[in-house]
Amino acid sequence: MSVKQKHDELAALLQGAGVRPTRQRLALAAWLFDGHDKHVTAEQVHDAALKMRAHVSLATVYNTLNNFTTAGLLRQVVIDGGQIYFDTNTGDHYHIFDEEGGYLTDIPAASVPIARLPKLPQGKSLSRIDVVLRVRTSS
Amino acid sequence: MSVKQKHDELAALLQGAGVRPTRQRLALAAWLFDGHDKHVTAEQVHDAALKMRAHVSLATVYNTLNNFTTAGLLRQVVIDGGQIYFDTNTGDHYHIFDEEGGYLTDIPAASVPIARLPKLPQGKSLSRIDVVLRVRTSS
DNA sequence: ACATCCATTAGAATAGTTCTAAATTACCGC
DNA sequence: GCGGTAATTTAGAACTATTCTAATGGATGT
Repeated sequence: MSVKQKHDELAALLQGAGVRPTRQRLALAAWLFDGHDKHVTAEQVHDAALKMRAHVSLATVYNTLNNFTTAGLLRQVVIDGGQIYFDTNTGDHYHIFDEEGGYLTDIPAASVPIARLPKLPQGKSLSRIDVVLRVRTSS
Repeated sequence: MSVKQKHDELAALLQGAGVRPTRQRLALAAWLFDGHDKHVTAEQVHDAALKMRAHVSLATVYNTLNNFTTAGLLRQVVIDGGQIYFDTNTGDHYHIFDEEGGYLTDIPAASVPIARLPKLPQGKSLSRIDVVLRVRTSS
């Protein structure tokens, strides 16, 4: 695919989500949505942008990640306080968290079948289920 | 139960967990382990200590909550970045999180039966499963 | 091209938590 | 009980991740 084609594709992706395709957003989107699912912090995205010589400020990285999240292009994952991970996989899935390495892996929701749910509080309905399998090196 | 009995009971609880029963730790433990399960932030514990006129600094509240957690008397729950919740229920259970109110409720692990787990990464074993049912007001 | 509105930016501000170093307190053996 | 030692507490500074502010720059529609 040509560089122009890729650019147009990303621009279409952003516009389809109701986000204006600016230079900075396109640069970050190009790296985020390169076909490989990622779990990244704002700092990591910023570093990646610097390596690409894309001149995007940290404030813009935060703005963009938050915009992408509200637009449904990313999902936030919080594991251990401290920092927020942004997940490029917005489909129905859960996570494995390596407590020693501090990194996340996706697992399909179907691999953790939940047979039944408890009654929810009066007037409330389910918005999402988060499942995290915390693992460590076997003893 | 007399005040002295309660004090001795708490001191035994802390010592049993390998934590020295200091005045500050006993004061916080008295409030934390009063028989009602709680999900509290450091700030809330500090406020409670002030209301009890217990003169415990915020730094000590953090130290104590972390000590209690490593000693197995408390469990950390992280939901939304920002702040850490400390859970006085260390048994096998999951959580319901009210996205609007920002508060947590316990649910027994058995109320969310998990039929099967995926294969874990080579050399890793399960340390814990976290399940959070996120709810909001029904539309 | 113009006007409008939205996005970007550096730097300050904020929130939650941890660190530092000095003073206090608990514990242990005598 | 008493003293020595090591652990604990504390105020305040420091730190980290994130958001805010207000000024500049850029995209979009006509």
